[in-house]
Amino acid sequence: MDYEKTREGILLRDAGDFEPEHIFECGQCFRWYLREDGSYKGVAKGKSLEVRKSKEGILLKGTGENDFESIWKEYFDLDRDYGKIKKRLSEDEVLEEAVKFGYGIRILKQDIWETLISFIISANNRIPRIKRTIANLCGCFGERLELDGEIYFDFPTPERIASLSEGDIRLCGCGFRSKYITDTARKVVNGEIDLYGIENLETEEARQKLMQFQGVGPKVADCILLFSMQKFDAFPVDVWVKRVMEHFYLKQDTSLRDIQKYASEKFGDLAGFAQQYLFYYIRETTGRDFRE
DNA sequence: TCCCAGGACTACT
DNA sequence: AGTAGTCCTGGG
Repeated sequence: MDYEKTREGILLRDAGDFEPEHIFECGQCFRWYLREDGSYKGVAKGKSLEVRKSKEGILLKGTGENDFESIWKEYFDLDRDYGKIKKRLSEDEVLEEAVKFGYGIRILKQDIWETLISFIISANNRIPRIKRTIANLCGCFGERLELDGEIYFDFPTPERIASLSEGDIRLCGCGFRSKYITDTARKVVNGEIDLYGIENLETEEARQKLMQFQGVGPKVADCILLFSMQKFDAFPVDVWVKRVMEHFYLKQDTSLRDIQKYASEKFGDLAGFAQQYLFYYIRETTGRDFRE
């Protein structure tokens, strides 16, 4: 993707496949917030950033060329041609509609540890509370950072979480997931599971490895594979995706496992992209939870 | 008051 | 192998 350095940050000029609202509201991330003026602000990889639309394109405000090259380019998956992906998916008429609706979606490459904990928290939970809980964890236990006089907090490290009690975690609103979080941190810190090595495994093997963490089942594992490891053949099936798949394709009540199997056969190496377009489509058109 | 939510775990057949 | 019951929390 073409970009240019400006006084304010980095400007993405040809940004047809980059729509901040689609990217940040399609269910893959929890630390980006819509502001009054329509821009988004978030923290990732220990840096804060503002993403703003303008006449000329997408402005990544608050970053220079170095951070752009080393962090944001990969984070926003900017080297991938989403036009090509959308074209292939649009051969299916349901997806043609979903892609038209969520035309600016991109799948982020987020930090693996942060994604692991975030989606453990997502189990049987609502998005506003997931966001609040994660914000609590960061505010209480994340490193305090400062940029241009603004204070923000990084996601807490595995070491920090491992040093806490289940009760400390619970105070942030993690509920019954608290023990999963402390246990997960412990397994990462003591080397029982090589978290960052999982990325190098083939998808199915990586999925099995992730499910060795307590609180990580098939759906959460697929979210981690897709949103932090670029395993695009992963297809997370939550209640929304179940609804949309049954409605448009299967025409009957189907188990989560069978839905995933159906999707990976139908969409193959693009399953993860298909999931995002479908999820965003069904949620925004039939039942988005606006309570923040 | 009761109900349920972007699932996973446990305890059963 | 497949499936109910249960789980923190808080907004409707």
